[in-house]
Formats: sequence, C-alpha cells, structure tokens
Amino acid sequence: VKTKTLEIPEGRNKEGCSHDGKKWKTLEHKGPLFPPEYEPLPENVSFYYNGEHVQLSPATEEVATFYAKMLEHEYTTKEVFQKNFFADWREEMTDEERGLIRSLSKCDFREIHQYFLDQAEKRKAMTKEEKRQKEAQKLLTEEYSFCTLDGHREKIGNFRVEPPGLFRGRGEHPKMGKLKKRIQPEDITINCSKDSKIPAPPAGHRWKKVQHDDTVTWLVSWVENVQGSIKYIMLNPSSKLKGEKDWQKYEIARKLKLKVDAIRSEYRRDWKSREMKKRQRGVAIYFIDKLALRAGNEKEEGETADTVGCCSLRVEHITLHEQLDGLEHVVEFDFLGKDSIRYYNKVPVEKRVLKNLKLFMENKNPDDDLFDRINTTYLNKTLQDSMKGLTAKVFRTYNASTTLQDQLNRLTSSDMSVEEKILAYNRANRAVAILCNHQRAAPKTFEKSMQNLQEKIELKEKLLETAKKELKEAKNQYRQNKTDKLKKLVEQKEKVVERLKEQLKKLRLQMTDREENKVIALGTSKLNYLDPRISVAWCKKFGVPIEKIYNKTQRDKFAWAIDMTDEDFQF
DNA sequence: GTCCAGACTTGACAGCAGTGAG
DNA sequence: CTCACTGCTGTCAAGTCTGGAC
Repeated sequence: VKTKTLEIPEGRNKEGCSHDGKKWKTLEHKGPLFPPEYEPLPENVSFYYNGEHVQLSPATEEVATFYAKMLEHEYTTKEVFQKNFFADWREEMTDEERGLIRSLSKCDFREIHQYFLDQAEKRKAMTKEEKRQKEAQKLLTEEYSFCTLDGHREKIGNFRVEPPGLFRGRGEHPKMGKLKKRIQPEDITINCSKDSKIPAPPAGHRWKKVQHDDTVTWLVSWVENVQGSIKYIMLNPSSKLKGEKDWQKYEIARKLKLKVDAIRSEYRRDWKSREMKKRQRGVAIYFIDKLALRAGNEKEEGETADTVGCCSLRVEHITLHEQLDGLEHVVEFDFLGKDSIRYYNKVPVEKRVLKNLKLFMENKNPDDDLFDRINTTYLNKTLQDSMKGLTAKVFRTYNASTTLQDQLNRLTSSDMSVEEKILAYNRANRAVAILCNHQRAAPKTFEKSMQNLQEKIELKEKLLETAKKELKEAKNQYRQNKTDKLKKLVEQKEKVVERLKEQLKKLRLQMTDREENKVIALGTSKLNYLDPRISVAWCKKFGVPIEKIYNKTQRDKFAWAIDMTDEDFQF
C-alpha cells in the first residue's frame, strides 16, 4: 500500500528528529574489510639509486610502489608533492636505507612503474576462470556489505578500510604526497549494540576499542594520519536511516520557502543598520541566498588548500564596478571554492549592497577578510532565530529545489515527446548546477564524440534527402498510374521519411544536450540538492518513466520519494 | 567568545563494466 | 568478436555544523 504522506516514524517528532538523540535500538555488523597485505615485488623488478640496483626492505619498498604507480601523473612533478613524499618515505626506511637514499632525483622507479603497467595489462586479459574467481571473491565480501539496524538488513556505504597510499589533496594542497599509512585493527573503533555479535578482529589482532553508542550512526571509525581527521564506515544512502534524514532536509528547505520573504526583508533592513556587524551579516546572507554560496568556515592556514566560502571571502576575491557590460552596480567574484573549483561570476546587485561592500573594503589589504566582523557560527545563530533548523546550507537546498521546480513548470508541456521532455529536464537540472557552480573537467573524449555525433547527423541528413527524393518519385509515379501497389509504395516511403526525421531530431537534441553539458556536472545537484519528489511528480504528471531520470542507485536512494509522491506535488 | 573534536553531508573524479557499432 | 564509448559506482577528500571545554 502506497502512502501519500510519509508516516512519522515512532519516537520521532514531525521533523523526523529523535527526541532523545538515539539513532538506533540495535546494531549488528561484521566490522570492516581490510585491504590485502603488501606483496613484495618479484626479484626481477628493481629499484635503482644513482643507477645502482638497491634491494629495499619490504616497508620501504611498499611506499616506493605508491610513488612508482603515480609516475605518469602530473602530481609527481610538483615540488610540494615530491618534498612531502620523500620526507615521509625516509621515515619508513631502515637506517641503512636512509643513509644511502638522500635525493629523490637520484631514484629510479621506472622498472617498478612498468611492472604495474604490465600487471594491469594482464588483468585486462583475464580469462573466464579468473573472472569466476573474482565473482566468488565478491560473494565472500558480500557479508561485510550489510548490517542489521533495528532488525532490518541494511546496506553499508563503505565497508572497506582505506588502503595505504600517497595523499592526493585537491588544488594546491600543502600536504600532497604525504604517506597515508596502513590502518591496523589496533587503530579501529567498533560501534555496535551491546547484545549484538561483536565483530571478530583478524587473527592475532585486537580492536582499539569496542563501544555501544546509540547516539551516532557509524559502525566503524579510525583516525587518519595525514590530517588527523576521523574516518567512518556508515550506512548506504538507500538505508532507512539516511533516507529519513534526507527527507527531513528537504522538509526544512520547504519550511524556508514559507519564511523566505520575511528573512529577505530582514537582511535588507540590516543593510542600513548602524552596526557594522549587522550590515556585514545582511550582505553575507544576501550572497548566500542570491548566489547559493557556501557558508565559508575558517580553515587552518597551511594545513589545507586556500579556498573560501561566503564568510571567509577576502577583499582580493571581489571587484566592484559601478558599471560593467551595460549593467549597473556589478560585483565581480573570482575565488577558489570547495575542492579548489573556481567561482567566477559577474553579478548586478542592489545599489545599497555595492555601497556596503565599498565600506567593508575601506582601509583593508587584499588579503584581509571582507566580512571581518562575522563568522559562520554567528550567521547560523542569526538564521536559527528566524527559523528553527535554518542554517546557511539550507539556502542552497531551497534555491536549488525551487529553481528546478520553476524551470520544470516553465519548460515542460504535455505535447512534447519523451525525448524533448528529458531535454527540458536536463536543462532545468543544468540551471541548478550552474547556480551551485557544480563543474566537471570536460570529458577527455569530448571533441571526438562530438565529431562522431556530427558525422552521424550528416549521414542521417543525406539519408533523409534520398528518402525524400524517393518519396517524391513514388508520388509522381502514383499520380500517373494509380495502382494499389504504387499507393502502398508511397505510404511506405512516407513512413521512411517520417522515421528518418524523427531520428534526426533525436540526434540533434542529443547534440545540444551534450554541448550544453560539457563542463557542467549534473550529478551532484541531483543527488544532494534537488528534492526527489519534484522529479517523481514531474515524471508521473508527464508520463516519463522514472528510469529515464534516475538510475538504479538513485532510485534506491530516493525510494522514499518514489513511494510517497503523487503527480500534484510541488516543492 | 574561542577552540577543537566529532559527526555527518557534499563533491569531483578514476576506473570499471556494460553496451552497441562495425 | 573486438573496440570505443558511456554511464555507473566506489573512493576519499573537503566541506558544514554542533556541542563541549575553557
């Protein structure tokens, strides 16, 4: 039986929060799966120092293989990467090795590199027998991929412990190249219920700790050595626990929809405040609302790449223009955001905003904070006063979902073909991705695949032309000699023309879609920002199969929405 | 207030499997 | 059957936000 309104789970209030912070009653699992032990290189594969063969100790050799595997990557050409790697590698060496190996430039990993290339080649040419073995292996690991939470079998998101390797940060990360160490069972904390079957550590080992904390959702955790942060094993997005949280997130965003007008007048009032702090707050929230910027927490300098969000914007990240490209009062943004993705945007703003920004920038250096009186904690406290549960990131969710809903309403009509509807959907999705600045590297094969598509279109055009000629010819013949046979021929030729026209149209749509998608990533917004009920309702209303919009993983994650939504739902 | 640990969401991307054309 | 291309899945880094200690 499909319920139209989601039932409020037992022990939860209407926002889906547990009253007592408890996330589960029972939790049982098998613990984490460890990566395989290091296998030393065969004897005929050598490392060379200064041209001489050197037999490395297993621990040193393992770290050398991490570097050797990356030899072709741009990373290894960066000085920071090399420096970090070499320092950490030397830590792993025996005294003797450390005495000998003093300069990375004298190290020759090429033979090791080639060895791994050959191995990859071999793996590709795997026989059926080996593939069957792989399948069997998969079956063996399957039991690790599920747990039992409150009596339900649930899929786990990441049940493997991360393997050792070299840290690859994004952008200009000061820690790139550092050694990410192998995690031992002795580093691992297990979280499960008291009365459950406690997972067994590997033979000869023991866990760091076994705890029974029902106020958190993770099953396994460990501390990672590069940043000192905690890593977790948690449930898959398809799980009930994650699904409810997701639903709750969108409900809060819908609540903002009802309050947003009041909040907007409030922050506009702040623009005129006597207090500098309130003015900054007003402008920051305006940016977060209008441009879907991230909150922008402070980051530890020198520990991470230099990236910013709204509150951490610096003077150097914006340029003010009284006039630009025929527009008035324009702010030009240019900064690196999350994952060192560039945000570049020229935005016309209200006169008062520009005036305020000028004020904020007065007597400051380029590397001074633009909003020096506020931070994300203060901003979120203010937002909480306007609406319970409101934080900066809710604006991203709200604006993304609202945009999708608006765009879909505007771009779809029922007389479109399914293909046209899907193009409309993708366009709506794309508007959101642009708003949220979700970018991707242009696919490596982009130019080529566009060219292929173009050729296909040209071929179709020719076929269509020929078909049209044949149709005309057939019509002529029929006019002169009205036989049944010729009538049939005309009909047949008409059908061919029709079919070709359809195919051509489809190809052209595909081309447009792909071109417009070149550097835009749709996945992130689809997965994290767009209320799935909007898409489900749209599919139902316009007769588009849900499979055209969501793949299997996405359908699993959004099962809650697919179940509960009818075609009238509006965000 | 400020600092920091902790928990959880968000994000780009590599590598793989599946698929359809030749 | 092979090969090229695409879409999916897993990976793990990088954010947000909360709460507690001082």
